[in-house]
Parts: sequence; structure tokens; C-alpha cells
Amino acid sequence: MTADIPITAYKMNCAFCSARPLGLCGALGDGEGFRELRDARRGARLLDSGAPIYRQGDRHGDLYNLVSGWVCLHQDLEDGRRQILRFILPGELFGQEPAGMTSMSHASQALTNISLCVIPAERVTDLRARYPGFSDRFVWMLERDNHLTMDHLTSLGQRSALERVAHLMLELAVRSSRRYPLAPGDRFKMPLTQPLIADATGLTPIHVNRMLRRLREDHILDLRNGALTVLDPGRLEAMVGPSEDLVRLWTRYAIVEGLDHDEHY
Amino acid sequence: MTADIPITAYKMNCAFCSARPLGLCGALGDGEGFRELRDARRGARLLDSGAPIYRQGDRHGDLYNLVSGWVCLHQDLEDGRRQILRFILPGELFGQEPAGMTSMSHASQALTNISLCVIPAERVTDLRARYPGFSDRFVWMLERDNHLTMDHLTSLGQRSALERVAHLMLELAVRSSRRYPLAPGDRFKMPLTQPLIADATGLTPIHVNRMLRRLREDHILDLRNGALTVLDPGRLEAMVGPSEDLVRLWTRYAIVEGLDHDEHY
DNA sequence: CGAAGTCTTGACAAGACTCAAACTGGGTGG
DNA sequence: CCACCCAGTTTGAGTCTTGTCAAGACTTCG
Repeated sequence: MTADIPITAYKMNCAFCSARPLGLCGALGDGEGFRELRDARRGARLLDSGAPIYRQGDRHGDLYNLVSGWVCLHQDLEDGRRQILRFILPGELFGQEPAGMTSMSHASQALTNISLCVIPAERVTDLRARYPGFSDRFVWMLERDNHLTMDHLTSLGQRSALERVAHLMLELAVRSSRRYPLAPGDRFKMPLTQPLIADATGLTPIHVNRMLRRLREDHILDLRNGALTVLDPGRLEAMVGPSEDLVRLWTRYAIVEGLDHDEHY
Repeated sequence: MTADIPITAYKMNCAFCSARPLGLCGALGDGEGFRELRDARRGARLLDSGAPIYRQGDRHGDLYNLVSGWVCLHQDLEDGRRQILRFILPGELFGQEPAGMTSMSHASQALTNISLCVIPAERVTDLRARYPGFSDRFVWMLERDNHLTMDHLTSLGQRSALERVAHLMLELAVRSSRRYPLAPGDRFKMPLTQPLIADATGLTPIHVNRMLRRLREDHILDLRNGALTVLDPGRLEAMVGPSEDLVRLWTRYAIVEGLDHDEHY
């Protein structure tokens, strides 16, 4: 179920630990700050698909960096309805809450087998205070989260069921591959079930099924057996209409000063 | 239409300029940092109801602090549909975007006559780098925004039309008055039209009208002539089910170290 | 007084949800 | 190797919520 793994087992896309200079820690260089961050890690965790990472109402304390696998953040209502707020992909940070909150406002769950890097929130706060570049990247990540969440808000509030599903598929294809534009026939591994898509789009699983069928019959995309095939990128993008800036946020982990294009990733 | 006003005309609830120790600048104390912030202001602006503050696609550059009046942030689709992302109340900050964005992803509009405090974004970045307490509050505000947006996302995705309208009304009553809990008969000035509520909840104006009528007939609340009367706070809260933490975010501008309760506001 | 914007209502249409059932594929245990 | 089970997917029929269209009433303001 849950296992601790040695630090050496980390993959290379932890924003805290590696992926320099792209991740959070890139701002710390190779010096003292980076060593501090590395030493602050509470440890790594391996979790099985389906396992909760934290629950709604848990006391707040740690930040998480997803090293491998997929995670979703979701908010549950008392009567069982739940909204998936965001899908977390490798290299992304999650688990932060405004200071002063007594408990987590949302839960998180592994969608695949995952590996995580765990850092106490107060250590991050401390590093932020002492390393401005580190703080800047942290702020950038918050602003990015905000931006993506607002985009979802517009999608749920204004788009039709078909558009919402298309929007989510395009976003996840681009975010998971960091590639744009897409070509006809591109395939992406996507560990999503239709009930998950339903919780993310505010639809019922049955209706998601119908929308996916329609997208397939219209030769726009085909989601099956955990893989998405983009059949007609042009029409897909036309349905979604992502801005240039939005695509940039989809293809990046963090702002990197001086680097302005995706080619570096 | 637009007018510049002398610095002396500021009211006391600008997070940059005053409202100390509660606003952003509170962390700067009375010393050098505070003077720097005050001097960094690009100036103040008065705008008439309905005026745009910035448009979607405008170049990014300034941060805004609302001194008086109401503002909404909204994101528009090409075909005219629009989603209201957030209502901004006096004392709140808006206009930030992730570094690297070329243009604003959303627009903002004055819902009443307003007064604004304008600060160049790069000056804020600079102050963040040099004053950690200032940076903490800035981060806190971002996290708060994020939290509120996620709450709206859950509302749009999971709640019925009636619940969404009730949710918005409760939130705005509490946020605008900074008072909780509510008592039967409490009245709140609220410069909202039904089309605005529709854009915020993802419904049509006509359906908003139906929902408001039902809430009125059920003696839960009454929104009329720009004022909301809460008739039955108990049932209203039961419909919305806000957590303790959420209410705390509704009643506060900023984290203030050492102060833990609303009584200070 | 007229005009514009907002609110209200009714009748109808459409999109999305509910319920029920059959089908698929992968894993488990006999 | 097969039977079974399970979660996920697919489909159909019927219902209900919400949206659309149209028109009238009420405010506010010039």
C-alpha cells in the first residue's frame, strides 16, 4: 500500500529535488540553499493507484511534489458529490493552503501508482524567506494554478458538455506531453476513467460516455483503454480555443528567467 | 469617465497604502519599506460604474487594489459567452498574472463607481524580494484567491442552480459585511443585476430570476433593488454548507500573525 | 413624458440526468 | 482452463432541469 523509498530512488522530475534548473529548486543553484532543501525532505513515498494522499479535513502540514504518476485533487460535498479541481502531473506541486487554515479544503488521490516527494510546509516558508529566486518560482506556481483553475471555471460555467470534455482532453494531452501543436494521430497515455472525467467536468459518467462517442464518431479524438488518440487537432483546438498564454502554461512547469520558449523542455 | 485623484483622497482600506496592519503593507511596518511602497504607486483612479479597468488581451503590467466600490473579473469566449470569475470587494488585490504571460487572460469591470490604487507589478516583485513579511502576505492572498476559485469551481460543477445562487448570495453577504454568523433580517447592499449573477453562476438570467423567486417564496432570502435581505440564515447555510475555514477566508483580507479571530476586523 | 435597462412571467424546446440492463476486459480462485 | 467477479463502458427510454423565445411590467433617468 504505502512504502518509503530511499532518497536515491527519486526520479529526475521532482521540483524540489532535481529537474534543475527547471523546478522550484533551480533558483537555489548548487549551493547551501539547495542542500537545505534536500535535507528538509520528509522523505519519499510510493503509493498504489487509488490511494488517498491526504483527505479533506486533514490537518495541513506538508507540501507534495509528484515525481511520477498521476494525481487528482478533489473537493467533496457532504452528500457524496465531488468535484475534481485539478489533475496533477509529474513535476507539479500540490498541497498548499493559505496560512491560518486549520484543515485541508480538498483531498488528493493517486490515479496510478505514484512516487511523491514530501516537504514540510514551514521549511518551504523558511526557504522562501531566505531565497528570493525560490520565492519567485513558488509564487509563479501559485499564479499558474490560479490561472488554470480560472480556465476550468470558465469551462464549467460557459461551455457545453461536448466542449468541456474536448477542453479537458486537449489540456491533458498538451500538459502530459509538453508538446504543442499536436499532429493527427498523436497518442497519449491517459489513466482516466469516464467517472473521473465526469467529476472533473461536472457531468454524469453516462453523459461523458455519449460525448466521447460523439467526438469519436466525428473523428476528432478517441479515448479508449487508457490512451487518447487525437484524430483532428485542428477541429479540437477550434472547439476549445486556447490562448497562446494558456498553452504556454500547459507546457511548462515553472518560469525560468531568460528562457522564453518550450524548446528547452 | 476616468479621473486621477490626489493621493490624499485615499480611503483607509487600500491593502497597499493603508488598512495597516491588516493589508499587504502591514508587513512593512512604518519604516523604509512602507515609504517605498507608497512612493511606488502609479496613482489613484476613479472610474464610473460599468467602466472596464483592463481588457482581456491587454498587456500585463499593473496590480490594482480596490479602495471603494465593487469590481468583477471575467473571462470572455469569442462568441460572447462570459464567465465572472470573481467579485472584488474593497481592500482586495487583483490584476496579477503569472510572470511570462504576454497579456491578461481575463478582464475586469467596475460594477459601481470605484476608486483604485495602482502599483506597477515589478515594484511589487521588488518589494517582495526585500521584505519577507510582505512576500508572505502576498502569497497568502494568492492562496486565498486560489481557494475561493476552487470553491466556485465545485459550486459550478456539482451544485444545482438553486444552490449556486444561494452559495453566491451567502458568500457576498459575508464577504461584504465581514460579519458571521448572520441574523434573520440582516440587509446587505449588493450592486448586482440578475445577468451578473447569471454570468457568475453559469446560468441564464431568466433562470436566475426563477431561483431568486423561489428563494424569496421559501423565505430564505430576498434580493431586490440592489439589497439582499437574509430571511433564514439557518436554511441558507444548510444549503451552502460552508466550512469554518471558508468563512474565515470570506471575512478576512489577509493573514495577520498572532491574530486569530474576526473580532479584530 | 419617453427611453433604456431591468425584472417577471409563460409556453415550449433541448440538453443533461436517472434508471435499468447488457456488454466488455482483466483479474482471481477453483 | 474455466467460471466468476468486478469495474468500467455502452446503450436505450423516460424525466427533469435548464435554456430559448416572446412579451409585458416595473424602475430609473434624462
